[in-house]
Formats: sequence, structure tokens, C-alpha cells
Amino acid sequence: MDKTLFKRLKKDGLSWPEDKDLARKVQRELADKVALSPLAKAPALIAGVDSAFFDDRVISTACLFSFPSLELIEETFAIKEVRFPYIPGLLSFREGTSTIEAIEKLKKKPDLIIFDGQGIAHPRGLGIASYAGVLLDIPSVGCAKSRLVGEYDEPGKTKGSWSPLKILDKTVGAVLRTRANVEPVFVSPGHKIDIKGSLRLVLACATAYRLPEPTRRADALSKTLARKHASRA
DNA sequence: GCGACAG
DNA sequence: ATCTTGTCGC
Repeated sequence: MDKTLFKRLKKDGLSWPEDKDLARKVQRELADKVALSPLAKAPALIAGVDSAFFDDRVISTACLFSFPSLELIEETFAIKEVRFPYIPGLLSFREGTSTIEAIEKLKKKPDLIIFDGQGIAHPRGLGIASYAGVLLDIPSVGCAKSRLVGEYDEPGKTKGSWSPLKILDKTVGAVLRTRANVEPVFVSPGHKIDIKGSLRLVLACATAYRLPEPTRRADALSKTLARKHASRA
């Protein structure tokens, strides 16, 4: 894949519908660049990202936290016109570009980013966490609220319990209980981290709620800002 | 053709 | 994701 397309994806993403097939092709190519090696160094700064919609626009937020102390350091957001519909497996092209922009607006570069979506637990091994992780070349983890692909057994009801998420005989992530007696989350590595590391990270960010603090905060902020900007040119 | 299907 | 109040349960 050439650098031109690489930069274009970060800046403008893909449009609809002429590039729908290109989207899948791009995913298959980027998937080869995903690294599942253990985290190189302990992260000190972690960012959580999420997106919300209003009118015909997408607003993505990035919340930076210290780690493992989990103190909020800074928050950013980016708004863009929605150019792609929601299609299972192609989420990256709907909210990936604005998400990347929000991350790049952070004054301090995060050592790792947690996404509200899948990492490699994806049809082509490139969920939004892997997609953005590769384009930004920053370690990333996917923490989704529901399953996209893979099979699993119900994990134990206690906090910290988990069971492998696998496609055929290949483990691509884990179904983790971040809070007792509450629906589990689907964790999978995005880029430059392995499954065990992803699990430890998400669990370390799970305080008293189902979603890890960085992502939970980004979710709340995106919704608040979306309502604030709604129906207001 | 039928069912599944991140946000 | 989004449209939306109160209500059941731990």
C-alpha cells in the first residue's frame, strides 16, 4: 500500500458508495501490518475514544488519562460530515477518520488507545482499533459492547472472569466480565499488543462500571457534545 | 436463499 | 448509533 492512500485514509477516509469494495481491499492490506507482539513498554498515558452522531455529522472524542492512576489529563473532539453508512465490518470508514483527528488533537501523544469496537476480532482481522492503531502506529485495544464475529462460552459472573473468543480454532480475543453480574465486554488486541496484555489493560481500567474509564468518559463526552451541537449550523 | 451482523 | 420516561431489580 502506498503512502498516498495511507495519508488519505487518515485525512479523508473513504467516500460512499464508489469506494465500498475498496474499503474491504484496504482492510485486507492493512491487516498485514497489524502487530500482535507484547506491549513494548508500560503505558503512562492512555486515551479512550468514541463517537456520536447528530444531523449528518459525526463527532469523535478522545479522553487522555494517566495510567495506572487513571486521572483525566485532557479531552479533544473532532466533527466531520458522515460519508459512509454503517455496515457491519466497515465501521472504520464511518467513524475512523474523525476518531483519528480527535486523537491527533491531543497535545500529549498517548502510549495506548482503547476503542469502542473490535481489534482483530473482525472478519478481515482489522476492526477499528486495529485500523486506527496501524494508521497512527500507536498501540491499541478494542473493547466492544457486543460481538461481531467469533464463538465463546459464557464467562463466570465475577469481575475479572473471562473466556476466549475464537474463530475456528484461532483465539482472537476474550469475553471479559468487567463488573460482577453485568454483561461482559469483547476485548481484542488492536495493534502492537497481545491478547493477554489487552485483557490486563482493560481490566486495569475497569473501575466501578462495565466500560473501562477512558472509553466510558469518551462516550459520555461525545453524547454531551452531540446534543450541544445538534440542529445548530 | 437464510441468518448474523462492532456502532 | 439514535428516537425516549418511568420502572424493575440488585
